[in-house]
Amino acid sequence: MEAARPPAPGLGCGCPPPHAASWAPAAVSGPSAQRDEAPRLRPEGAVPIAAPRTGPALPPQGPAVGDGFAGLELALPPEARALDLWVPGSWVGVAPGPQSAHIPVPVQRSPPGRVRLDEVMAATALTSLSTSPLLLGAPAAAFSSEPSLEPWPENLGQLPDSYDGSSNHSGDWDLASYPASPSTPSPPLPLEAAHFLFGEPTPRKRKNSAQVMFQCLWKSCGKVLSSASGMQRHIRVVHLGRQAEPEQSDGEEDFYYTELDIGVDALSDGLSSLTPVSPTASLPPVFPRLDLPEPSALPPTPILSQVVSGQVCHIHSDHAYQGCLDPMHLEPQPPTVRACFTPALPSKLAANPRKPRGDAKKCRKVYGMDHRELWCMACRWKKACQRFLD
DNA sequence: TGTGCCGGGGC
DNA sequence: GCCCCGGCACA
Repeated sequence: MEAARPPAPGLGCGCPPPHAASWAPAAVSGPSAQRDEAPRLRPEGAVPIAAPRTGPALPPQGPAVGDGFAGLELALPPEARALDLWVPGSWVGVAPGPQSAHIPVPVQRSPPGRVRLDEVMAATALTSLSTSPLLLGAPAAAFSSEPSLEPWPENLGQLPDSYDGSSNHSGDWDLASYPASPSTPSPPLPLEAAHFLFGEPTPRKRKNSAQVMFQCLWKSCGKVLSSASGMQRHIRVVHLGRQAEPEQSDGEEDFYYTELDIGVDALSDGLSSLTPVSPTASLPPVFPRLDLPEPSALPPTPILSQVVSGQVCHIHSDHAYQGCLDPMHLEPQPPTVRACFTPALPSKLAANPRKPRGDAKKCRKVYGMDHRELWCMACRWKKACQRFLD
């Protein structure tokens, strides 16, 4: 009778223990898992972090955020970069560091017949890069075919300065100057930091089996382009009703597009996206610029690119960052991870249906098992004693 | 491990 | 409703 009975659920909420699925190291497969989630969670409720300052352009969904600069700045704690690891764009393209590794990749993997497209992409990326002040100063080694983990310590070192929050860095926006690139919707990737956060060995660069495309997230659009710059141009012209040339942009622009991995790893990435990710495991222990009441989980969020004064910066509309923004303009979208994670903590405290055991002796104690006939009916029935009430 | 008793089932 | 018991939490 007693054999092999599954453990009782106990007082829990039915959710797996917090350390189980959502916290299991295996579940949190590190940066790779996170970065691969992003593109697959279609940001239906993409919340822009910054609203266009001048134009009528509004985000395709969700309310606009009033203070774009504040949002942007806040959206860029160093941790943000680590969180961006899951963004495919961070591995692709043009951003220094890990991203740079992608540029030669197409050439390496592409058969002669496909070189053209890849070359176009690479050229586009490089062209976009050429406009980035920071990238102009980036070491050429970053564009070497081999990854990219090494050439960027200095950039990593710049992070704290960029996020000390002491100023908005007017005119020289750190976000823009940071190894983000115009052609990738993701901020730079301090891989070392991410690896440190995740306690994992440095992952290899993005699998070159994936072809990255860019899909417009504006409503009823879904246009897919092969280059971020092209996507930005598309959004600027089609959705924002602006001139095609970014130079003519008079201020900030929001670009809502995401990256799509088209490759053999797409399927596995999609599966990995189902893996819940522990919020705290993803969040860095220190959030200098954020004093959120509760650190949001890190669901993959749509990629948001913003052009500020001609410089394109890519950020995530991550909830963690949104917490720094005006809550009135934000749509908190509790990640599904939290749905189970959050209640797990107080369940032990809140769920205590049983009243505390009284000190009074009960029939069992008073009369003993041998005189069960003397027990009250409740005690006989294994109910709360009615004779020796507490 | 013993105790109190909740929850549920059989009648 | 009465009676019983599995099973859990607590001391």
